[in-house]
Amino acid sequence: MTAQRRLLVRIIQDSSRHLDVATLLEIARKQDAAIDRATVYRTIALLKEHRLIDELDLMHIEGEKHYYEAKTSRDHCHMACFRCGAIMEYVSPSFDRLKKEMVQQSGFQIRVVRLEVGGICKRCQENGK
Amino acid sequence: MTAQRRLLVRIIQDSSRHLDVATLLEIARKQDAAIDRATVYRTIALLKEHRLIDELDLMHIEGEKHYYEAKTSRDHCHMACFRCGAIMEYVSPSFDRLKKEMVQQSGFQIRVVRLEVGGICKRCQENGK
DNA sequence: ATAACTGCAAATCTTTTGCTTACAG
DNA sequence: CTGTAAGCAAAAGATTTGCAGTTAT
Repeated sequence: MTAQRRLLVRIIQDSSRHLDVATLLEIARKQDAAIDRATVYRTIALLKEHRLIDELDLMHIEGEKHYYEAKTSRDHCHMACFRCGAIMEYVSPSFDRLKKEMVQQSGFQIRVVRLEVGGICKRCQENGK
Repeated sequence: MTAQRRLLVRIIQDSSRHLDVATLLEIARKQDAAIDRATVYRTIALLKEHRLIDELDLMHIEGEKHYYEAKTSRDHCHMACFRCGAIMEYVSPSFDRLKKEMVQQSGFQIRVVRLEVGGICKRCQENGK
C-alpha cells in the first residue's frame, strides 16, 4: 500500500464524521497537496472491495454524492434528518437478528448491508412546534 | 394531475421491475412520444414528496442511477446479487419490529426507510461452485 | 524489467435548471 | 386571467477513464 492510500485510510478511520469525496480530498491535501481526486476514487474502490469501508447514501440528503466510513465491528443504521441534516447512528440487536434471519431464509450471502432512514429528528420535531 | 403524470404513475405501478429513469422514459414514450426527461424527473420528485413511490439505490449495482417502485403497504428490503444482478425482495415482521424500535428509542419520525443488501444470491452461490 | 500507482484532463452518466411556450382551472 | 406543466437545451454535480509519466518490487 502506498503512502497516499495509507493517508486516505487514516483520514477515514480517524474521522468521526461521514466523509464525502470532496471533503476527504480537501483534508488529504493538507498533508499531501499533490493528491488527486482520481486517486481518492481509486482508493475508495479498493477499500470497498476489501470491505474496509462502507459506502453510504444518507438518503441523498445533500446531492447525489456518497459518504464513507471505516467498517466497524458492528453494522449500524443511519438516520438522516431532512430538516437539520444531522446524521445519527443506531445499533441494535434487532438489526443483527434481522440480518441473520435474512441469510437463513433466503440463502443470500451478504456482503454489504445498508439500512438508512430519512425523517425528522427529535430535536427538530420539538423545535418545529 | 396531468395526463403525462398519470401515465408515469401508471407505468410505475404496473411494473413488476424496479424502473430507472431511462427505462421509465422509454416505456412512457411508446404512449406519448413527446414526453421529456425533465418531466419524468419532475414527476418523480412530486411522487416522492407525496410518498407514493420509493427511491432505491440497489447498491448501485449498475451505475449511480436510482430506481423507483410504487409504495406498497408493507416496507421491504431489497437484496441485490452482485453476480447476476437479480433483485430480490424480503418482507419480515422483524423488519417492522426494528423500525418500531428505532422510533421508540430515538424519537426519530421516520419518513423513508431503505434497507438494501448486496451480496451473492443462492443460485449464484450454487452455480459458482 | 514488470507491474502497479499517479496526475491530469477529458469523457461519461445522472440529475437539475432557466427559459419560453402551452395548457388547465 | 393566472398559475402550473412541458419541452428543449444547457448546466451542474459526481464519478470514471485514457494516457503518459513515475514509483515500487
